[in-house]
Amino acid sequence: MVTIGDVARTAGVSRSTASYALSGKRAISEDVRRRVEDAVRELGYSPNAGARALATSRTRTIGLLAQFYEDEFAPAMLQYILGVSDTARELGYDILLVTESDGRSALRRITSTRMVDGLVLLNVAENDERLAVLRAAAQPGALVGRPADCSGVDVFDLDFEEAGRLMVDHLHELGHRELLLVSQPEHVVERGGAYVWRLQNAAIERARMRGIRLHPTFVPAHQPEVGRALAELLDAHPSATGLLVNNEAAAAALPTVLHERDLSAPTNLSVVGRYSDEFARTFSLPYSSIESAPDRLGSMAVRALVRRIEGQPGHDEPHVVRYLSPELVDRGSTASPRHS
Amino acid sequence: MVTIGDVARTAGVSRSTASYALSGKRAISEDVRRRVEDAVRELGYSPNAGARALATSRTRTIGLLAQFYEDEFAPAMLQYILGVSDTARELGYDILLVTESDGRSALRRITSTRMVDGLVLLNVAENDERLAVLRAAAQPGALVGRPADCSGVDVFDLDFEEAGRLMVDHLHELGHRELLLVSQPEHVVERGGAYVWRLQNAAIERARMRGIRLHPTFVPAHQPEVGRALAELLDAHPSATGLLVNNEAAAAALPTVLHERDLSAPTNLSVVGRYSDEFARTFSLPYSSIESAPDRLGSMAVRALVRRIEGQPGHDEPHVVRYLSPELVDRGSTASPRHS
DNA sequence: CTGAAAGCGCTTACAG
DNA sequence: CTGAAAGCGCTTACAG
Repeated sequence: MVTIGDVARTAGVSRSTASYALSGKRAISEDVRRRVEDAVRELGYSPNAGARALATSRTRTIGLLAQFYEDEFAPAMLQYILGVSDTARELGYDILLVTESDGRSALRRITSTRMVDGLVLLNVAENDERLAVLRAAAQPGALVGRPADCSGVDVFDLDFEEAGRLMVDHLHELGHRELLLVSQPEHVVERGGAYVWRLQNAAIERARMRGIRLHPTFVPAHQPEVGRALAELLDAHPSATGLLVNNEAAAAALPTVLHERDLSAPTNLSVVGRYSDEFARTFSLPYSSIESAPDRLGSMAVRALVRRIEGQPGHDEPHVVRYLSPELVDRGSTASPRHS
Repeated sequence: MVTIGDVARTAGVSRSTASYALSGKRAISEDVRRRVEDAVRELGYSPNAGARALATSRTRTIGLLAQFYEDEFAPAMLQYILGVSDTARELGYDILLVTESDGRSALRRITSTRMVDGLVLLNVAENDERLAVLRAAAQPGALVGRPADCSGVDVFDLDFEEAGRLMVDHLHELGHRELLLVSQPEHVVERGGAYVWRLQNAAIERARMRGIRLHPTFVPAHQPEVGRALAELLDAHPSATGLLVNNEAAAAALPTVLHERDLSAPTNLSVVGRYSDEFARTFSLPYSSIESAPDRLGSMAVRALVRRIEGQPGHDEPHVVRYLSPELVDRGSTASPRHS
């Protein structure tokens, strides 16, 4: 293994000079700088990450905690991971990916051993068990998803309340007066998936305000149960003219369900989902949707985290809680209800 | 930060004794061992990963190189990642996830800085550019996907040739004499996605041998092009009675396409895909398929890699190339063709 | 069974 | 502008 000592010898300087020449942390004569760079190239030198981490207390690695639950739709999670990973790399960080089901012990392991400079937690629940561990850790953390207690961390989430209102208002303006709302399965709620009830409660409240009948339901996240549940729902409420879908698996299953019943959007039913454009393209979903922006949220979390990692130790910025304003992407699946 | 020095002082022993008591690498008196363990608990000590890596030249981290191409179906990739991640953790390793589009420079970076003890490459192409970098690295590598040159690495892949033969034979036995084969888009082939042509060539060869007419096609991996291409294909060959699908996006799109044409499997058409059971459940695909076993392949790659990382330096095992025998999972989508 | 010491490969005050 | 030295927190021969 070629070390900085080898580089120094080849360049005819001391190790400290070689180090400074590479880091640029002090003035170096042009001549020496060139000799060091030549030596680096000639020997194919790369600094040893472990040694550097030991000397600087920085690993330039971010821990990414993802959780894959049986009752959620895995493909939707992937996009958050990629959003985080791409931005981290752009900022010069690598990603330590942790997918263990026991997030607390995983978090304890990678923070206490100082494998990472900071943490991004995905899919954060209302009372997320991982947060106590994160707050006790020496490294800063950023969340995607809003917990009850946001203290000590930076938090990024879609504004699900506003999303619920936006969905209802959009269909209200078109003249709809009876709507169905399909949420994630109840397990997700029990586990503390706050985005489910935040969107739902806001939609219910807004519907009441607008004089709209809204029927909320929880629908499974796996086939074939999803399809059956959707079919039953449509049967139970034949007079409903609009469908709001806050459940990726249900959105993915919907085209088949509608087709089987000879329904199409927006002719027979107006449909608004809540998922990303990437998701829509992957699954060919023709429904207008609230953009969930997983890449943007992941990216925002990483940027905030890196700012905190690299900020001056004394000068602590206050923690932030940022909600992304929902935007409706029009894919033509809504219209005024047919006169019946 | 609490160090092993603090532990030693608290336990009233030397640092080396504390270290040995924790590693168990030499005999330690019962009394000392207990005092050290108590001190660890009391102080909440965890070894610093960077320092340990520097001292041992081991990071207990595996680099995972994933590539996400526009023309492939991202959700299918996720399962390989989870297979690798879960097995790595089981064996005591963490995962450094790299998703950069420039795999070569990523590989160079994480190997030359010694961030990882070994590498797993996913989605390996016929003449994969990353392999030269991997072979030049000090760390061992394991591949999922078979390149032209397998030297110097351990290779794991589904036996796609056998998969092609199995698909054809299965339908031949049921009495089919004209089949359609849907492959990944041609881009994948141009990029060196050998599994596409390996399955296809073997299927063509076997069909010829059995006296079957086989129509091979490349189909896009994104909607709505996939659906259109499938529809055209069915139109162009109305007499075909069986459909082989080596393209996840096409498989996911197929239910809608068949439904729109009032076709169903196996009544009007026998269908065999090539994807994992997990994939089938996520997308509710009712078609029998060759199990692609992403979790098993990922797991095998990691196990081989760890064996090589932890093996005695002198005693080099020969490298392996292992093909997983394809198995057909029967989901009832094939039958004898209707008499027409 | 235990300890003192060297060494892993960096970075960064300290001194000139 | 440059160098000698200390130190980051471990592990592991070496010595007893």
